[in-house]
Amino acid sequence: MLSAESRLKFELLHQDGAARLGRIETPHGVIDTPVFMPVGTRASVKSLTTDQLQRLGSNHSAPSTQHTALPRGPQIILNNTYHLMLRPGVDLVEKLGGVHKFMGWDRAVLTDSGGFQLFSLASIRKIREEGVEFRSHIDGSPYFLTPELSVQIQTRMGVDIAMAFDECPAYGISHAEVEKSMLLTHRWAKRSLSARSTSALFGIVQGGVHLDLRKRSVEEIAGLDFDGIAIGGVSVGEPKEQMFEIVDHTAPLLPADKPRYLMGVGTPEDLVNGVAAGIDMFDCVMPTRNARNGSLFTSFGKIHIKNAKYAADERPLDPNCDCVTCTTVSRAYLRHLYANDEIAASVYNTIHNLSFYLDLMEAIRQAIASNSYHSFREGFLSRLSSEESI
RNA sequence: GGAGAGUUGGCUGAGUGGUUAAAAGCAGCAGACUGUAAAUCUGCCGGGCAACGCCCUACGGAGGUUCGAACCCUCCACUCUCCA
Repeated sequence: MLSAESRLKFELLHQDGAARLGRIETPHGVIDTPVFMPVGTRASVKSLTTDQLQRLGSNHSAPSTQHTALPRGPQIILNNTYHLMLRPGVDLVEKLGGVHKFMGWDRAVLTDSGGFQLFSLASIRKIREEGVEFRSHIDGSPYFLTPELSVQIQTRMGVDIAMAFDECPAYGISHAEVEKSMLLTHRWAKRSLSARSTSALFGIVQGGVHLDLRKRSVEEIAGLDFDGIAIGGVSVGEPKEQMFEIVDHTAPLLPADKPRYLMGVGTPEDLVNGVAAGIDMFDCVMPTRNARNGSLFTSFGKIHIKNAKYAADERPLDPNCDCVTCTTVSRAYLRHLYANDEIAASVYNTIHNLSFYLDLMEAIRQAIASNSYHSFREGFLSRLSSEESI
């Protein structure tokens, strides 16, 4: 176990082009990178029990550096400060021994600072220099969140990695407005850092779609003593090409000796491209939310399980996947569960989508390790565009 | 046997002279979802076509009144309730 003193240790093991193979050590275990972190906003990865979460994935998704009794499942998940602050509240989580104990999860946890909620809950918050006043989306009661408070809350909940409190600007606002927002994020970054104690803390680069601002933001954030650097403010509505442009431009500017985290991204394709740009960490609600909405990722593209054509389809969802879902039930059964609003539909679908993501990340790691990432990526992207319907 | 109520698109169910191919919900079909206010949201949903418009068919059946009827009248069929 890592001492509280060092908080987090990152090792860059290998590089294939810009793609990086790495290893992060946290007080709750090792994380092999590139990594995808399932989102568990309210200390719950929606529709899964913690036990189911730990058993996710296929046999071949076992992280290469981990050969213990628990070969499956993610090595880290993400929780959210804002949501846990409202319910059940920091005091309670702390009193009950922290988020890990609270949810029965002994691997790493990263929390978002609540910064994203400045964007997603824009209508019920007011931003000031000092911090942000939220109206709870649950009961309308007021809450005030500052950079210091956010980091303190994350620390008190006992997370392995806390995020700096930032402002995630909406897509479509002016260069001047993005710059103003970015400068606020920079000032908040320093204040967040001043509140760091036992949890590792990542800084967040902003700057919207403006490459000059992105560069300035990297210079500022990378100049501070963060334990890792994130690219934020992406996938907020901008065209996909623009997102790749930002990532391709920004990632190489980041320090090589710290983990690089692309926040909120993305589709399987986005992950593959992000890794090629040198990203080490990702998180996204996509696999879990899409699962609940019947949209499933497979090795040959996306499947809408509610489609009539699967009504009598006896095949496994993805014959190339050996997750619990794909090895035990048919597409016809999955469609039936979904069509009838059975809770098991969400469970099976989430198990598969997350397993697919974990498998993909393991395949990515292996490709980097064997110096074949370029061809791996080419093959992956061409398979997606092959329009092979099944 | 008597009295009353009713019959609307796959289902439930609005509508009682024109703006009605007919509200709404459900079902059905398809799509979206990127640091989760999401088990959510959106579109289509009688048929046909040289289809941003036109033509057929349609509100139990058949007639009728009217410029015009799902809506008014007559008869018929069926369903339900109450009284014998």
